[in-house]
Amino acid sequence: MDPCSEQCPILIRETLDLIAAKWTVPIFFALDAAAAPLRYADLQRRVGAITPKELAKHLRQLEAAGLVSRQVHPTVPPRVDYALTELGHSLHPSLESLANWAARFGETVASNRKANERPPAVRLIKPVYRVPD
Amino acid sequence: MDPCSEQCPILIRETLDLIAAKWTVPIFFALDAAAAPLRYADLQRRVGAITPKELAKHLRQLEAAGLVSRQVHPTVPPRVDYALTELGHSLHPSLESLANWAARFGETVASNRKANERPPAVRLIKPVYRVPD
DNA sequence: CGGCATCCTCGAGGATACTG
DNA sequence: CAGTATCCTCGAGGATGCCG
Repeated sequence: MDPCSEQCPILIRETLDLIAAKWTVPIFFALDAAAAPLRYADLQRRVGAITPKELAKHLRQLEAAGLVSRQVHPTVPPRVDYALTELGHSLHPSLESLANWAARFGETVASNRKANERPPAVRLIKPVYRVPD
Repeated sequence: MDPCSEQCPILIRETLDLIAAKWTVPIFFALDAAAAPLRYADLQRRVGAITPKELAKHLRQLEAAGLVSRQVHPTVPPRVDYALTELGHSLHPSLESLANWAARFGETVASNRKANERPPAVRLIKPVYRVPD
């Protein structure tokens, strides 16, 4: 019943540390949307404003976790292909669920937070928040 | 189709920043499992090794986002009740999905990462990883 | 009881430059 | 092309102590 019993919290933490890293979700959806494996530079272009260092770092972590595969072609010039593994793909439903929640309520959350910015020392009034739909 | 088009990534980021904060998930499931609102100290006891400062900080953020309600009873001694709002409850399916993924594959990920610790300077061999089931 | 104020550490992540 | 190497900033989060 309770999904958070025993040592389970540690596993959730580990999972969140993976997917909440700044560039994990963009990388994931870039690889997921692609039909074939993506080359490093290709991936960088699709992910956006990521630096080479951060892209490499994130890919190493995802690779170590087994979510992403890395295939090196010993050619000149070098070529490295990245793709989601089966384990990586298995994250799709969960991430999609989160993405859908964000699409539905993200704006609401953002405006709530904006409305409750910087409690000016003392909180005399209850914070306002609204629930859409 | 693509859950990550346009400005959507920003909303996902915002959502992840909320739920990936160190104590958000424990707090969420503590409140979710409780039938009635929980008092501050009660919550602290159920969440575990959290310090008062961090508990308060997380609760302020969740409250500002509209996921958690905070009701102050002007009594002596003071009493403050916390509960999930409707918006907070709407996160349940997504978090449950993540928790289930963690329960299924968390061990695998953990052992994968352990097996690929500290690449000793140069990577000559492909990292090992296994997929269960 | 339910916090807030302070001090501190530590690592994620950005900027920039260089390389096999 | 596909990365490493270095330097730096900044804020999350822990420890401790005090307060209305």
